Amino acid sequence: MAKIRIKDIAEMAGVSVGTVDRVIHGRKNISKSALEKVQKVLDEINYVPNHYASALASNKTYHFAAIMPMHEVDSYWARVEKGIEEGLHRYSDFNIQYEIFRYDPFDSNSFVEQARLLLESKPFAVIIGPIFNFNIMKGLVTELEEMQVPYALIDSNWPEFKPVTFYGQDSLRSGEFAARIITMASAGAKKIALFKLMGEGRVASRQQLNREEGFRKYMKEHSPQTEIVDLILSVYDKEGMKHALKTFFTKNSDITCGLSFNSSINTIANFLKKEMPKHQHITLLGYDAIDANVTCVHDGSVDFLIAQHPQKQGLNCLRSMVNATVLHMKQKVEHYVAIELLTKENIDFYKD
Amino acid sequence: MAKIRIKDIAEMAGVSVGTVDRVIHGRKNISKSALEKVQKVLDEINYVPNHYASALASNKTYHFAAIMPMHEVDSYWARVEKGIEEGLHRYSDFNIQYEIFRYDPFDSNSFVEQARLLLESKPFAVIIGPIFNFNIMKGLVTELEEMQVPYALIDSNWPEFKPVTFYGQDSLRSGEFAARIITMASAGAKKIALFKLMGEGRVASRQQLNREEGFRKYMKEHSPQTEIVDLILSVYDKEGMKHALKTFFTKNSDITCGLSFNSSINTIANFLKKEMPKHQHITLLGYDAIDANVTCVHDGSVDFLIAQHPQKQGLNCLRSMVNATVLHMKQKVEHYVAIELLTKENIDFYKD
DNA sequence: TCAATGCAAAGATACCGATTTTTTCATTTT
DNA sequence: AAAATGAAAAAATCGGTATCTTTGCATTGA
Repeated sequence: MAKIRIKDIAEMAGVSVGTVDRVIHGRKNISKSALEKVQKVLDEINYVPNHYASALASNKTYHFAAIMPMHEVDSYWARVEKGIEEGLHRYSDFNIQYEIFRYDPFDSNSFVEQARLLLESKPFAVIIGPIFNFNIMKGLVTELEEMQVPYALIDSNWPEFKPVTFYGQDSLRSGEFAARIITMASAGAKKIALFKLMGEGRVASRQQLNREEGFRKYMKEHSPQTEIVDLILSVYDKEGMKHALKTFFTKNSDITCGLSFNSSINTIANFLKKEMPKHQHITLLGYDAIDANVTCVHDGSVDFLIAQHPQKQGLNCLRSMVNATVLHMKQKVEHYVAIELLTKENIDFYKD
Repeated sequence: MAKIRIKDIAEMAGVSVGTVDRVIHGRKNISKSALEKVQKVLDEINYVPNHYASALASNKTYHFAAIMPMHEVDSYWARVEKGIEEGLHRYSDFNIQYEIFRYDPFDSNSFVEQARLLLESKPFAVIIGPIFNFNIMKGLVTELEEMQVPYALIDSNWPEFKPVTFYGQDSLRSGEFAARIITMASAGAKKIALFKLMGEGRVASRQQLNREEGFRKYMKEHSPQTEIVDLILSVYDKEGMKHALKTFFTKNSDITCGLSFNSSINTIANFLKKEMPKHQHITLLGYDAIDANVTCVHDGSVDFLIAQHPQKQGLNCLRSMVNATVLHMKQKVEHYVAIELLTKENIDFYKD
């Protein structure tokens, strides 16, 4: 059974292809009789358009825009962006233009300002990164909905939003998972170190807070006797950090494991290798398969990483967007990203 | 900068579009001078064809074929096939026909016979599942290479083969990973039960053997004092199996953990729940996120599953094949599938 | 020597399946 | 009766592919 084309439908209904196109897309200037004739044929057959031919014929230029947190190289959001760019490259046959607006995730005004610029750029479709404040997010979403601009959400969604697609991660669950792995790995440990490395972002991201919440929840339920020892460090003050870590490990010489909810666990691992080589092995768990962390997993100084495929997320998000808006294909909306555990044994197979 | 079309190149080189097309595809009947003129332009610009327009214009029907092990519902290969079918659906805009040839994985003659039928069907491109015997596989591959038929490999590859794409898993590493997880989870256990459930396949698949090899290798290196207790069971003899398990757990009352290298760990979990409800918790690890296993992870009777995304593998393999042969896009050849650990905390995010 | 033939080279064009613009024709309206 | 309007057919187009046709040149035979 060969595929049915618009031309075939036109013949069956005894009208021209133009008329069929008008009916299919609900455009105006159709007589009731023509509409009925075409509709009858459409009801009988199962017409699936050739999406690629359709995109080719419409010969449009699409202006995509994204609004996303500012970032350093190789950070989470840098890699989401990289995935989006990979997707743009893959779909370069369609005429897609792309503009990105970056905001300071700790400054609502910055988001508002960038959102204004984004709207001024009259985008055809938008990808939105997370902002803590619901009302501010809501402001942008409402405007887009009014302008009938489709949007994709990465990382935060609310039931009242109607995105074309949503890619997110359940950071609470991810924290629980981290707790399970670390307790298992350090069987019977009485103390777990929780390293909080504060970098450029003066406060922890919502993701990090959720991970910690999930972690503490699991610990309370499954291992309430274990003591969680916090250590707050600033990456800016290298000497201060070194000193603080030395003091910490001397004071807590019975510590056998630790974790961090952002990508900076390699800092701890490298400190231990360099400054305290004779210290007993400390089981470390961290987040994100950035190069510095992967190196530490290979040499055994970090035991576990939890990865959430930011680049794949970016790529998939863009692909969903293209499929939905350029190719008019139906899409699944909610996509929860896998929480993956990486160790020396399987990390080589993790490709973002 | 708008995209450069064949028409633009023709104008620049002062020839017709037909000539440009001939040069690009290395067809015959081109004069040296025309070739030089076009080549000069091509060297200067970076021409990227519109792959979708190309596929549309060539208006071909593609006969894809696959040769794969016979299987029961929901088994590994059933899900690979499901992924392939999902891919076919996704690419239904291209005129792709599909035929599958299933062989008995324990009977080389069956493979040879199906391969013959496959070759007789004059396929445009082929997806090949694994067969233990290299020479038999080699026979098919050689014939395909002679006929210039592109092929994709799933699961087994050899350096001398030149597939369009390869999707595989490192089962040895996967076994090592299993060993690490189970030793960690059952800290200090002196015995580990290794359940070998033999089903329809009278012998274990190569994958299973490799997993076991990796497992034993890790145990020898990292925990040589741990005893590995094998228990061979046949799924056909339900009563016999029940009896054997009862005897086993009574005799080895100090066993606290066990694993299986195929998808049947749920059998053990369900036995323990039903027949020995008062027995202390036994940490179980198994393979493949089939429904029966996922249920056991949810209720806590199975602690870990190692998953390898068969459906995704099938889908990606088909996608690579379509991209390479129908759309003439460059593809990465080697794809090693991620080894993923599933627990109660993250299994809900695992979608094949 | 020159028309007839053959053949390679390259231009012109129809086509893929859709969209979009233009043209045609039948009704209304003024 | 001329102008305006609406519906639907016809045709051009998107970026390539493939076929058909024409062109130019070398070879052949009268």
